[in-house]
Amino acid sequence: MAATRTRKQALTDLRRREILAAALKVFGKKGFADTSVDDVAAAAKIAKGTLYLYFRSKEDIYTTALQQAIRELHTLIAERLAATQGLRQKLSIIVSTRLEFWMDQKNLYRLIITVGREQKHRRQTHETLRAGHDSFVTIFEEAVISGEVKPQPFDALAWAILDMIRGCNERRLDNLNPNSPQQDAAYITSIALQRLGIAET
Amino acid sequence: MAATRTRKQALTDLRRREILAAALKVFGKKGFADTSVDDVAAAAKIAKGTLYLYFRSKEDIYTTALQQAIRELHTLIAERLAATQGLRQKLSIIVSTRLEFWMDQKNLYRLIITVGREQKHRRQTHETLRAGHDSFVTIFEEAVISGEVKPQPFDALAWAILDMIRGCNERRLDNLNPNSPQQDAAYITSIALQRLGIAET
Amino acid sequence: MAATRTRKQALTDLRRREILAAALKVFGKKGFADTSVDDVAAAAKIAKGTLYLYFRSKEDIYTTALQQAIRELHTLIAERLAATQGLRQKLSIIVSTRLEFWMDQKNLYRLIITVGREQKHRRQTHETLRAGHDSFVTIFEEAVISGEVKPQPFDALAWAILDMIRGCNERRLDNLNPNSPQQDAAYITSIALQRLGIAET
Amino acid sequence: MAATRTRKQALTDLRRREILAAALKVFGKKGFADTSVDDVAAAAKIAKGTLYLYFRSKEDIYTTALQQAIRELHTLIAERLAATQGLRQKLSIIVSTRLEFWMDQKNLYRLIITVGREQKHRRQTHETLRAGHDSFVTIFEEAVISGEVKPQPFDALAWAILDMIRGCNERRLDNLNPNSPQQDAAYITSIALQRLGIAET
DNA sequence: TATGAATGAGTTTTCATTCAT
DNA sequence: AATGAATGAAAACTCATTCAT
Repeated sequence: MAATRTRKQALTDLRRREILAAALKVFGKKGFADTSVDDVAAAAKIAKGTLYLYFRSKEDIYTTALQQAIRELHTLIAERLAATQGLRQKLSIIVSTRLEFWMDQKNLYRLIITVGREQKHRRQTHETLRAGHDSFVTIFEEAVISGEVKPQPFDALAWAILDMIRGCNERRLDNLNPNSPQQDAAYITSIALQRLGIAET
Repeated sequence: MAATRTRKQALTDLRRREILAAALKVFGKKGFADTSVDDVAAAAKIAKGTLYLYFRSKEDIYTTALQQAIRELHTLIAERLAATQGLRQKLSIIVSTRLEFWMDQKNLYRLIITVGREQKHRRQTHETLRAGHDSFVTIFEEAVISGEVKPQPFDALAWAILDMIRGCNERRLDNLNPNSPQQDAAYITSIALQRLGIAET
Repeated sequence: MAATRTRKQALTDLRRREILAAALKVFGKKGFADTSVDDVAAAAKIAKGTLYLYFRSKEDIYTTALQQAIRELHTLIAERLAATQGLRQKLSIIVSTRLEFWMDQKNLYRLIITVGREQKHRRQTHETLRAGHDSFVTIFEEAVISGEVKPQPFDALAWAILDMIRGCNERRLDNLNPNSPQQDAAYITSIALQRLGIAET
Repeated sequence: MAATRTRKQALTDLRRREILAAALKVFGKKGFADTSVDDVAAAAKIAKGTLYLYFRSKEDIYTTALQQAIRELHTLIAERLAATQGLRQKLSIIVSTRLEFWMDQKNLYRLIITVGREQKHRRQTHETLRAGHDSFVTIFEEAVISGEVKPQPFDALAWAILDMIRGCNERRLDNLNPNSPQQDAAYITSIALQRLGIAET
């Protein structure tokens, strides 16, 4: 019985994933508001009604995609961070992961920077941003404890790093950014380290 | 005759300004997409039809507000820059103006960061960003000529400054930024100067 | 006092005529429904409000133009008929007048064949048509009395003549009719006389 | 699969027909311009949105009805003409078909004589008229070949016949025509034959 | 008398969601 | 589970008419 449950669940998850992928493709192309549920269904090659078996609403598609991606991103960062020592390396990994990750999720990223900024998603967006900010502050504070950097306010720097990452990501979306994620990461990390008073190698 | 012309024009301009102000208020509150033309008219305390005497479409309200604001911003920067000498001061003025300006235009700023990022406004947004970017590169290159800084690539830094300014502005919108525009300006300028290899005073 | 009255009246009439002329021009070009009151006012070079000083409504412009034209047509026919003797000549005059008249009133004619056929103008249109029909029957009956034609039913022929006149007029509107009104008149009259059993000269 | 296709198609066609019928009823009653899409939907007892599943626009309803009817009329005439010999009979059949047909399509006919005469439908209307005209000229020319009538210009007569048919049809719409289509046909045919120089039987 | 800014009811059309099959 | 026809609320926009100046 439990097995059946699980198998069914798995199937449902698969279907949701397929629909999500198709939805993000069209949302990315035309924007959330300008994409109809018909468009999404057509892209996913299912009937409109079927879509509602897997998602409560058009908005739900967005929300789900966002949460899923954020979770994946955090997992990815955590994994890569696991075997890492030292501020320099940790910082480099977080920054580059945050740059590389979205390169494979351009459509979703496009969604986030539009829909995510609407008033009704304020709270959700804030939480996400705050989490990103905190992760930087955390590794800075760990570096203080380990004696790598002097105690100092980290708030502004953490936000600045996020801002620069975001800028690079957005410009890459529209082909305004000729650099690779790795190059961007190197630049941003370098600024951060300089600010923290750590000489570059 | 010319006077009449002018008076009428002035009245129309005033009306447009009033409507714009009201529109931005509601757009800011509920977002562009979620605000109906009825809402705007109600906020401006005029009939829906009247609105269309002053703006061609809902979109036109956004476009007009944006262009007007950008023009004002550029004028303001130009004015303040007129009597300024030296990279340090110039940089400081541009950054702080770009921070202060939007503090008084929060509603419009909110619009820009949502509507402006939609696919259909890509081009317009790019031009605006590019102009901002170029203004920074220009003062850097002037500083090279005057011998204040060594020749170096300025592209990445210019974008980084814009990114940080934007981040501060957006956070201020949602009360996530406790600093004053002046404090933000000081921080961003300081990072930039450090990067350019100029010791702080 | 009476003089003033009259002078004022005359002025008003002149104004109405001017507006009517302008209105018919635009109505003819775009059709009644697709022409806005703004268009009419612009064509008449007056303000929209002024128009309502001379006409109760957009519809009133149409109605007035129609009635005026019909009155003129009837007057014209009556005048030309006054000095005429004999069925052949009378018929010829009515037919050709009804063909020539509208050639100078193409715009109004265009209006009549669209607006006039709408359900709400049914009655008015019927009366006009009936009057036209009756005028033919009358001269036929006079011809019976004068012994020019044998007694017979005239109803169908009267309608047929009107139908043919209308057809020629409408086709001329759209340049589908290469003939002159006189040629058309000759043809129609000839058919009618043949039908009445009168050999052509 | 093909069967399913066909069944679905058939259902859609049925629905379209139902809506068309309802639409023509209200259009006929109030006129095209004065009928709202709401009215049509109400008459068809469907939701407004449903209407747009079957027709692209309000105008599309008119266009579709018109084209369908014209096609039916031509088919009908062609069928009846198939087993017919001789000018007299052919003429009689075309005329009476053109009279009888619209008696069952009064509402559509009402539409055509208003909407069809608007400037924007000029071309479409002309083509239809021209086709009618040509069909008469064709049978006249066939009659020349068979020796039934002498060579002569047929243009004016063809138009005249169409004009008379139209007049009878329109008058019947408004109960101004007490005759039956057959009586009208007899009269019109008789005039035509007389004009062509063929003695009546 | 003349103006034209203001009105708001009315229009067509769209589209997220439901539900009978 | 899957479908897609049907829904109807809501949207943007128009325009004949009014009325304060």
